[in-house]
Amino acid sequence: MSLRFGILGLLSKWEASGYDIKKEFDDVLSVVWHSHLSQIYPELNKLEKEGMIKSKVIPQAGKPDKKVYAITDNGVEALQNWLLTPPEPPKIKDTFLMQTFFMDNIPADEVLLQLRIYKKEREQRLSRMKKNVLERLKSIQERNVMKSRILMAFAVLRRGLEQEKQYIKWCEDTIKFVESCKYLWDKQEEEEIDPASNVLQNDNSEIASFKEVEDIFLDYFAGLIEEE
Amino acid sequence: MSLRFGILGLLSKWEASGYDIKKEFDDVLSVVWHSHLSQIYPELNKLEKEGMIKSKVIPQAGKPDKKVYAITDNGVEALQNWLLTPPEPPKIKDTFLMQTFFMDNIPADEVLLQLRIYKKEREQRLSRMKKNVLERLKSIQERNVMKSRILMAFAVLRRGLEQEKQYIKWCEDTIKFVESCKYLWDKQEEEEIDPASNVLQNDNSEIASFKEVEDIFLDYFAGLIEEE
DNA sequence: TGTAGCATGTAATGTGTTACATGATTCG
DNA sequence: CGAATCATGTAACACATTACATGCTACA
Repeated sequence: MSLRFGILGLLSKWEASGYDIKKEFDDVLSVVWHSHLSQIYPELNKLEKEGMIKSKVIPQAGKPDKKVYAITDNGVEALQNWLLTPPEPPKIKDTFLMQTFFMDNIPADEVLLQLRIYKKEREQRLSRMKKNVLERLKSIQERNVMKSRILMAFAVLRRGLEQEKQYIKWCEDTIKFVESCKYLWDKQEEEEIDPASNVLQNDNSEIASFKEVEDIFLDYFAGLIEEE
Repeated sequence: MSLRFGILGLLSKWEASGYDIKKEFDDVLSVVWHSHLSQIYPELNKLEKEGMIKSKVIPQAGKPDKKVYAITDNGVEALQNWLLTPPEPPKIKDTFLMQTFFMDNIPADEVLLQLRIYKKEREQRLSRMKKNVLERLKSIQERNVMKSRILMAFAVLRRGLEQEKQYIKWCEDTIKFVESCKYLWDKQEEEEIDPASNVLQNDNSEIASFKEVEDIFLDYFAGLIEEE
């Protein structure tokens, strides 16, 4: 349901073709949304049938014809209504976090490897974003213009940068955390199997481990729980 | 593709019914993933056909029968392979951030209202999460046990808490940012319409605005760009 | 000469959501 | 007495992804 409004939003800024819209989704809006051309084209046709946008075909030299869309008054109205509607709570789907949740099923060294690989990927994402933001920042400083449009775009970009930075930080902290608790991966599942026969073993090794880990644990959580 | 592994992951911890799995998704895993019963039940049947899990029906007094699933060796193997596979880059879909991106299309006061409403919703989410985490923390402290399983679960919970906190912080900063640049919403679109006829107006009001906003702008971005 | 970019689409498949269907028990 | 919880599912629909189809230009 949001894709159509993403398209309307972009067309509220400039006239564009499906191809242009796709590029914009991949570029600035990659922090926020993503879509495929095969979804954009049918949506554009639908929006045109509904009178939200109108198109004109522009022939180009040495390139295929371009179908350029412009938003209509109906389209602007629909967009504004959507902007005044609070969104339903976000439906997070973070594959890596889900994997992390279940990583007690693989050896600690593999856990550390996966965390390091993922961290690197996020770092690359961040540096690409940074480059992009700096270019945009330079361009507006040269043009010497400031508008609400630019303001909101940068607010979103800032959120994107923050998110990447904090995810990377989390990876780092979690790597350290796993490193210092590595030994927990080796000794598996004593208590559940036969609680009676290994009370002593539990009372020694398990509690010892717990005391050892407690500090690390509380340190890892520092600043997240105490204040309320 | 990840739902099946979420189910396998949960069944690697304990035996559970579709209904139990759904509750777990809504509870701890809500930070990470979400799913509907009407998607879980068919997936369970599919996984059983593929030999990843096996079921037994447990009759209950005063309650409907329960179909409890347990993971098989094949299931564990599939889960471990998935855990060793780095995920494709996350496909973010943040409706509110997309709305924010286009909010130059509504009055500044409405922008502020939407930001405040959304901030409040996130604050409620955070306090629910905090309550949940504190309960879990208390329970493991009482049980005096520490395992890799618990460790990874808490790592994920920490990420969830962090994310909420930072989103709320972003809302606050952006509210202040918009408040101090409010006047930008009133004067609209001079340059594009007729660049020739209003050069003077541009060179006065627009540049003046720019100088005024520049400090606020750089302040809003402080700490995000400079280091590289 | 083949890969990437420009440009627009359809078809098939996969994933996710809402609605429908059933039925007992418990709590306010 | 109505709503919520427990419990399992199917069917219809909406949304998303991959594969297929076409064709021209620029560049290495």
